Amino acid sequence: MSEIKRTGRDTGLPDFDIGQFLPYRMTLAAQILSETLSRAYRDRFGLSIPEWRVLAHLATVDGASVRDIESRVAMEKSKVSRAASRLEARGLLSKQGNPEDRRLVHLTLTAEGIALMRDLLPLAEAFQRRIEDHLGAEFQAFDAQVQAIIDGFGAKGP
Amino acid sequence: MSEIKRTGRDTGLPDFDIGQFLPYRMTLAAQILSETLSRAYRDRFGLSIPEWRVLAHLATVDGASVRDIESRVAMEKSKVSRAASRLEARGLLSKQGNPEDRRLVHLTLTAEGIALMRDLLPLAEAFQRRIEDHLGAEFQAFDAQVQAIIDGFGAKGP
DNA sequence: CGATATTCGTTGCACATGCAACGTTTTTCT
DNA sequence: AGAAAAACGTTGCATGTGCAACGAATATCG
Repeated sequence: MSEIKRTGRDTGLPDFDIGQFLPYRMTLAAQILSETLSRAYRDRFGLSIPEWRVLAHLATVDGASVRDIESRVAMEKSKVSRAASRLEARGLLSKQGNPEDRRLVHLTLTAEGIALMRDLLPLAEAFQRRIEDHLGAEFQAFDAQVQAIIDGFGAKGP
Repeated sequence: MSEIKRTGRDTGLPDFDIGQFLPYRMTLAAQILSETLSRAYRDRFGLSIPEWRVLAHLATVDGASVRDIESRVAMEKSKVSRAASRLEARGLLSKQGNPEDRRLVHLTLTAEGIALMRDLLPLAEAFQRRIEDHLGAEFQAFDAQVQAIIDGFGAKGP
């Protein structure tokens, strides 16, 4: 379907089609999924993706430090910090000092934050099911391959 | 392996693990691949990802407009425009007005740009093979699933 | 116990990004 | 043909981002 029109002059370069290049394809697929979701988050809840990720993690493990979230959801600590500040300003979470280790900031969902997530999470779960349905029986295998990429290239290779 | 510690208070929210959420996992996998490559591009050639994409497309179809590239490599036209300007400043491509339609800008690799791509493309191809080897026999199926996501969610669904 | 190193979270800064607006050129419509 | 609409590429502006530096707090070591 996506044939390559080789219209230009001949450069003598090896054949290369970025549309068949896996890193590009993965980025594109991820971007398509994220943008679909992102639009919903923004339109209905006024949330950015970093904000959503922070809330999502707190929904699972309520009570976490910035560092916890940084390692869990693959975001730089400065990104987490700023997202948390915006969420605090909106009253969705609260920051408290941790008395046992006063370097840590303890993040907790407020009642309002919990209420928002009660509306938001079903949406996310529905989207996950929609993808699973779309991919059909091979979904499990696909997911395993995604994991293989994460495991295989996350740590530095030789 | 990645069990979820449910340490915090109970919020009554549905169970949700962002680590199992496919949009997040796809983004993470794509990010890992891109960052590995991106580091190589930057360290050895001083290229950003947008710049690399523009060059990659021109390596395939030498001679293209900004709009062509925008639709081919999934980048906004402003992003393409700025990347092209930087590449022109470095002498890797040249911009010429198109005499047939003077709204268009005709982008072409310079000799220097071609030489750079002659060094760069084998690196990209090697990386692609490395991923294919890593994923093994199921790679074809995996790639088809990636395509299914691109096709299925790219156009707006109901 | 005291000095040094490390961890945590925030912030300043330079830079990349998306979006809208713009001037120019071409296409479409009456 | 002439007017209105659309397409193309660039740029201004507000905002998001990564990185390094920082102050505060804790851990480690002699």
